[in-house]
Amino acid sequence: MKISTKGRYALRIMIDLAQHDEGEAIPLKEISERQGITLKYMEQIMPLLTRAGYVRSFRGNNGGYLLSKSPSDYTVGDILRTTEGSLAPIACLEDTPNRCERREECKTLKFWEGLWQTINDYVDGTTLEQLVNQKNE
Amino acid sequence: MKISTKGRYALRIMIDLAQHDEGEAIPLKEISERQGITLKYMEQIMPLLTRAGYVRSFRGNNGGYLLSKSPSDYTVGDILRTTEGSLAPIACLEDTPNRCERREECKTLKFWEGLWQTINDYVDGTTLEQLVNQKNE
DNA sequence: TTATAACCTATAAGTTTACTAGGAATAAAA
DNA sequence: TTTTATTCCTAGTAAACTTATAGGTTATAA
Repeated sequence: MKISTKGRYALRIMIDLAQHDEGEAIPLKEISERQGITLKYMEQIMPLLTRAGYVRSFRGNNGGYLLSKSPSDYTVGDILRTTEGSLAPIACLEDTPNRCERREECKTLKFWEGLWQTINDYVDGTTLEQLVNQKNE
Repeated sequence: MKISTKGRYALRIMIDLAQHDEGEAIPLKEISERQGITLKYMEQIMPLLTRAGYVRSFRGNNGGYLLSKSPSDYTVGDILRTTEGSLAPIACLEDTPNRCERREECKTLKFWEGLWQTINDYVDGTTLEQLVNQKNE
C-alpha cells in the first residue's frame, strides 16, 4: 500500500517548479541537482504532467518547464493520479475488466469504495500552494 | 497504491469464519472451497492471524480455526495491518531506517503523515461485524 | 493406527518498480 | 549555419515484490 516514486517525485518536481518560478523555463538538469533525482528518470515522469496540461514544456536551448497554472489551482490528488494512475486500493474498483465474479455477494466492496473515496477526498483537500508554503518545525 | 491479496483474503477469511461460526473449528479446506482461495496460500496467511491472537487454531483431526473474539471487537484496520504490515503510504513514515536525509526540509512529510492518519482512521472505523452484516443491493 | 489438519520452509513464475541507455527532434545562441 | 542545450521517445534491465506451489513435519481426534 505504497505510493511509488513516480508520484512522490512528481510532487517534489511540481513544488520545485513553483518555488523557482521566475517566468523563465526551468530545465530538468537544475531540478535534478536540487532534488537529487536522476535526469533520465525525470524525463520519463515529465511527459505525464505535460500531457495532462499541468506544465508547459519548452524544447531546445534555454528550454525547460513552467507550471501552466497557479500553484493554488492544483490539488495534490491531481498530480498523484496523473503520475500514479488511479488511487483505488483494489483493482475491483476500476472500470477495467478486473471485476470479480463474486461482486454481487461481496461483503467488502462498499468498504473498499469508501476507502477509495476517503483517500481521494484527502489528497484533493491539499493544494500545491499549501505544500509550497509548508513550514517545518 | 494497492492492498495486496494477503490483506484482502485475510478479510474474507475472517468474514467467512464469523459467518460460519457454530462453535466448532472450521478447517481451511472448507473456507478454501467457499472463497475460491487456494488452501496452500491460506496456510501462509493464517499464522499471521493466529500469532496476532485474532483466531485460535486447532491442529489435527477435526481441527481448524475459530475467531477468538466477537466480530464487533475487530476493526478492519487490525486485520489489514496484521497481514499487510503498516498502511503507511510512503516508507519515510515508518520507524525503520528508511528515513530520508531531506527530512528536515521536506515540504511533503506532513501531507503524507496526514494521509496515513486518514487511512488508519477509516479502516479502524469499520468492524468485522459491520462487514458481516453488509447488505448488497 | 489412521486420517485429518495446521505448521514450516523453500522455491518459482509473473509482475512491477525504478531506473539506465541511446538516440531523435527542437530551438535558441554563437 | 553550426553548435549547444534541452525535451521527447522507445527499449532494455536488475532487483524487488507478489502470488502463489510444493513437500514435508507435527499434532490430535476418532
